[in-house]
Amino acid sequence: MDTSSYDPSAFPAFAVTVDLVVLTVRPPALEVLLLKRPEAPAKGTWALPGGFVKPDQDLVEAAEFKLADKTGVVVDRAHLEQLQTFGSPKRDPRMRIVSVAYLAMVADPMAPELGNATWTPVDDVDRKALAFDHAEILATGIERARSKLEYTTLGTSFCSPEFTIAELRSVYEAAWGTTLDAANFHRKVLATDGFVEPTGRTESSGPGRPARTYTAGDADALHPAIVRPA
Amino acid sequence: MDTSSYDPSAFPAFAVTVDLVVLTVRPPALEVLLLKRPEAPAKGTWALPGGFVKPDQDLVEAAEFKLADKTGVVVDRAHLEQLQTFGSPKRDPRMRIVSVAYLAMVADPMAPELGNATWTPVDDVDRKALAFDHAEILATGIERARSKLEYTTLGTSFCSPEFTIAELRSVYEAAWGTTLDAANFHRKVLATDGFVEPTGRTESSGPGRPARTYTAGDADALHPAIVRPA
DNA sequence: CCAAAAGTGTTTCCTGTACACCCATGG
DNA sequence: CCATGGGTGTACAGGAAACACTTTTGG
Repeated sequence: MDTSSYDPSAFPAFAVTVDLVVLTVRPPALEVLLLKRPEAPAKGTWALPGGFVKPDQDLVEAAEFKLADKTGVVVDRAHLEQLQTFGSPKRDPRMRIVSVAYLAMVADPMAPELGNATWTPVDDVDRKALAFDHAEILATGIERARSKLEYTTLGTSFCSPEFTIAELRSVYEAAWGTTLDAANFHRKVLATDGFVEPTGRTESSGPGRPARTYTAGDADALHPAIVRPA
Repeated sequence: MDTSSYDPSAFPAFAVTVDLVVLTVRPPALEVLLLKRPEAPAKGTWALPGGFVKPDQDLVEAAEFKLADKTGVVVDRAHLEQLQTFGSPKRDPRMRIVSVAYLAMVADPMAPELGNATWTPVDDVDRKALAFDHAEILATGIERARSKLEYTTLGTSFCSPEFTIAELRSVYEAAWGTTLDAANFHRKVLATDGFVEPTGRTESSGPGRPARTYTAGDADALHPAIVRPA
């Protein structure tokens, strides 16, 4: 069998979509981007951003495109990774749709509310009210994000281009709903190669000693877990 | 738009497949199940087991079916998890195919060679010779398996129903290509809740004190990393 | 009795954690 | 000069790693 003798009707046809769990941190909460669906099915209910993959489009490309489309986030300043694929036969009433979910971590975006889009603290999301199986996708995304914070240096992708250690710490505190020892956190971050790079500058907000600022390091490097109290 | 007004031709059609990275441990090697493709495309080259998903079949079901089909492994005695989805437009010459890859961990199966299937040590696989993008899928699967061994109690899924601590240790040693301190490994496993359950029986092979046997514990529980020497 | 493998004890070292303390700024 | 947050020093506790040692079998 070669290309010319291939018969497409021999194989079942699926629609393929990407859905995005776009997370950001706006202290003290971890928040997710939700869109109000403008059309059926599930018109008017909240849903994750997403859409159909084009015939010649790579999956990541499709995800990047949707991300830029909905948030205006420049892709190289965000972390984007494949999350999981959801393909239950009954997940969409229209037809058989397989959805490849992506997880995006972005720094606090300018526009809190843009039209029918909204940032919602993940603990405030009414899971019953989400369209399709998006509650499950969201839960998977949050779990992945929390666990990745523990083992990688990805916390920096939630921060502005230039940030202080305290700002980085607030990311972890928001994501986990805990408080961390500032002193130990400081040391731990600086001791981890490739986590942050010093800028040589400082930044002051209100009283107190000005904080040195940093940029994200080069590493997706694994590191011993950032202190996570029981 | 409701179901009756839906127009399938408005959305691009994809084929969806599952591909399986089926791993086992046959000391001292971590091995993968490969099949010689019986038909075009890539006829005669080695490939991962897999196939098209049926229109009303869930993705996991499809993976379970293929696993039972190719290995005869009873599914409840194996670990099966979704790995990653591969969907580059060019990955198959015939048409646009999105493949959902699964990782299976099975205990040493009876039949080493069954027809055109073979178990191959992962370090001996000729990656250039694998069909499609299966080298990439395989690499992802191996990496995932190694990392899961480190943080979970899944090592037991590579063992026979009733096993000794030494047998479990050989799993880790095979997967990582290291040797572990038997004494410390022993303590660590027993100290982790839900890792193994004692049977009360013992087992002897050759000289030396007989070893107590255990069955797999109930937990996918995370645990501090099993000792992995630098 | 000897070799071999299972399993236990013990010491050493390192790292996480808590918390006291010093530093630098705004008001 | 005082309150506030940044940053450093330090002492203690718990766990990992190395390895000596005891136990229980087959030959």
